[in-house]
Amino acid sequence: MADSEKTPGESGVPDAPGGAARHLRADAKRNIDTLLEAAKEVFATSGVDAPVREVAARAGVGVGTVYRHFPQRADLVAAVFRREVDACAAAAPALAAEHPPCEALSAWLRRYTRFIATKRGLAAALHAGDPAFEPLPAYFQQHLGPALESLLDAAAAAGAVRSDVDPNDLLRAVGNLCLAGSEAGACHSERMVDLLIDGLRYGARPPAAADSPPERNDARG
Amino acid sequence: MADSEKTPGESGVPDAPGGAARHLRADAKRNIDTLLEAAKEVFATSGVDAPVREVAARAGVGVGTVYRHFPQRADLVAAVFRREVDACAAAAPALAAEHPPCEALSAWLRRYTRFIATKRGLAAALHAGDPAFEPLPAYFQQHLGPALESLLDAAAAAGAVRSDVDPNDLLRAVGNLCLAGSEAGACHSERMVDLLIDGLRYGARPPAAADSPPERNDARG
DNA sequence: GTAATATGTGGAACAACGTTCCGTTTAGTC
DNA sequence: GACTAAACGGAACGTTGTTCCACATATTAC
Repeated sequence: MADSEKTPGESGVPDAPGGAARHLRADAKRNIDTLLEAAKEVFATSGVDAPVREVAARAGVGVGTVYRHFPQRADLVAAVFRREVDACAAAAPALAAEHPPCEALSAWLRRYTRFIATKRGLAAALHAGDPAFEPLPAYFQQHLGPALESLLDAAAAAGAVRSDVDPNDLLRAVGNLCLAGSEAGACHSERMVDLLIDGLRYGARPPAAADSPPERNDARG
Repeated sequence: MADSEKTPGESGVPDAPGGAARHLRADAKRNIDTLLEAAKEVFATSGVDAPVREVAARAGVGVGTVYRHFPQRADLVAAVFRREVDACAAAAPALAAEHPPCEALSAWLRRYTRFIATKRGLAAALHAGDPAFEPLPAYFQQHLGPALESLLDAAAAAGAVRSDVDPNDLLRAVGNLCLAGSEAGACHSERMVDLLIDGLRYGARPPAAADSPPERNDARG
């Protein structure tokens, strides 16, 4: 097997084989950025099946430019997805710095909800078997899992939420809540997620006291 | 809501509004049949995304003929699906008449497995949100559920299999087995389904003895 | 600054697809 | 056999993903 295979880098940028990435011209870098931003908006509006031309038009570039940076349609979709995952993961430390642990956690979960909600058609695309989408679920879990874990740990340490929740389980649960009932509208998803967040609060144990049973009377928020 | 909505009939035939179906010309009836058969083969070979032209060519008709009977591509797919569900359901009584209960059951499950295995891409299509596909899951369950139930009941009455299995659960389980690991090849699916069938046999209770505890040493399938 | 050149760009052009259209053929009826 | 409504075939349309290449531009060397 020749390893000349395409190995898309971490973020949205197409490829950076090895360490020394081939120098991208400044305008190219700018265009890639514009394209990803445009694609994100278009996909959110018209679903991930939106035509490439529409993305190109919104970005103000020709289709040739799109295909220069993203050899296949699916590469563009995957790049947008990765970039949004990165942005969502990056929001975690920022929120943690600005808010108390429990607020940071719930704010992040709401942000994550919004992210999932703009992914109309992506679930179907993922299951369609396109090889370009195959590594996405792992990317998802590897980046979002730790981000959520840090928030969960902090909130649990502060005694604001229970401490027996696996971050990846929670990610998946929220994801399913938002995608499964996509017909019922976004507000339904949000309400369900709020419910889930309240569930986290239930059975929280106070910060210092280590082994006294938690104050689980009938906490309901 | 105007009920002039298209209400595709039971089997593969496009529509028969009300009771008196408009008389189809003999050649039309023949072509519909040929088309469904051709589409079944093409979809099995190239997946449900196969082009309409390919189906038309295989049936030896023009595309115009396809679209006369199936106004949309999805209608053709749905019709093929329903027809195969019907055929699969119809196989149950036939198998029950020719084989002892347990053999009939396992033979039918294998036939069902084959049916699922030829549905490459259909799972994705179902989740893609096309309105023409929306009623399919219900059709599936309503027709296949009772068919399997009768076989299960007969086999359980004969003491060949356990009696605590819900037919719809079993349908879904086999379906997931075959669709989820579609990359691993068909033989893997068949082996897993065989395992499932053996699981049914385990813990069967002899026909007459009504209330002696079943021979459930350490029931685990 | 200017020239040289690799790099990037735009959009016409291609192929494949779903779908529509309409001139022609054919089954049903008298 | 003649008539008519139904059905047929396939060319043609609009939309898509993708390729191609003449042209433009950033970068480098001088």
